[in-house]
Amino acid sequence: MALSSEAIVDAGIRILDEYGLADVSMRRVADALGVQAGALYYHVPNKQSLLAAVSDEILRSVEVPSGANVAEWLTAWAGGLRRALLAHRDAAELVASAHALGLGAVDPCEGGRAILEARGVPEPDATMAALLHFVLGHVNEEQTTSQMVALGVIEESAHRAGEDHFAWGVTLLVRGVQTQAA
Amino acid sequence: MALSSEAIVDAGIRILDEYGLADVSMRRVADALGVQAGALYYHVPNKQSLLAAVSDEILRSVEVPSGANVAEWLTAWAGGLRRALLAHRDAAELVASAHALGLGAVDPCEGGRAILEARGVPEPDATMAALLHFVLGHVNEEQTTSQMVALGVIEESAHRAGEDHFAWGVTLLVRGVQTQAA
DNA sequence: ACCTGAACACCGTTCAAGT
DNA sequence: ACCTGAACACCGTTCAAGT
Repeated sequence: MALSSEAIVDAGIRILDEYGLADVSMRRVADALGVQAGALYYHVPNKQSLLAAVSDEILRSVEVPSGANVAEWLTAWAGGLRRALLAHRDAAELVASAHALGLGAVDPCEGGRAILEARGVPEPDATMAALLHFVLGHVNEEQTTSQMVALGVIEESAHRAGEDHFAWGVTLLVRGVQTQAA
Repeated sequence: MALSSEAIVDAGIRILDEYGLADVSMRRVADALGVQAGALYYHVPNKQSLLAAVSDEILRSVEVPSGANVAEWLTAWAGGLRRALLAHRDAAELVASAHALGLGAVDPCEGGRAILEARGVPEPDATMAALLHFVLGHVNEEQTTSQMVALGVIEESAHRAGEDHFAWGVTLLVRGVQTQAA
């Protein structure tokens, strides 16, 4: 079977899930495909773009909510994004850095911006960006602390607060969207 | 002059400011101090704790607002944190990862939690965490795009939207804090 | 106590050479 | 067209040996 960028991205996701982001190296991916590291550069320009492709793959798995009102839609979107990120080890860190660097073809805020604009909500761009930053930052912390718990470095009590804190942050932002300016 | 953990952290900050987080390696820090890389391990346990110490140093430079009401205090705090981060290259990424990993002795949310609790605002912990995640995520994006602008990869227009988007995100969260639950 | 020198096990990336 | 082999310039960390 010949090498392809799809196969390379798939191997990257497998290594990400099993060993974490730090172990997704060009050499490890090449090993998993039974090939020399240099061979990857025939199908992928560099490591950054490989990671961006993995990030895109994860973002494609986010379910688009079929929302009634804006508040419910945003809440469902944030929850769906969180679930998609929690499905892959270190996904929040990976997606956050790929997004900050402007790499990645998939824009997770696209649908949300359109809905906010259609309902006449002000600043759809900045609003979705704020929600995205909160979700990525929160899930990143969730994923690193859950790894600490797995390693026995931290107690599990700190871990359980994660879901409640997430819901509260989403509530604050959604309330802000619903509230008129003073 | 003998080596010390303070001198090592200072050298780390200088390299961070001049060359960015990717160039803060144990070997580069050692070079800047005219010493072998292995010598650092006599004063610092590993690279992670060195980066955490640099993160702490940056967080210590955040000015504590002398706020009137809660909304003004939170807005001033977010702005002050942003300014402190913008003062050092890649600071948001550095502080975010140090914070997510639970390293670092300085807790940037400490003062805010106390104030929220004193005013009877619910969920001070989750509220400050939400604000912190937004600020770190936003400034991280600001700093990476400003580097893209410096490299000529991106146009400057995208950069100028940063400050407005930041103010809007803070507004949403502060409105959420002020609004009663439904 | 504090630092050097050298090693170990890795990196990302490039590129002539093979098929 | 696609991949190997080998190299280049790096990493973090350890540790005997020196002073």
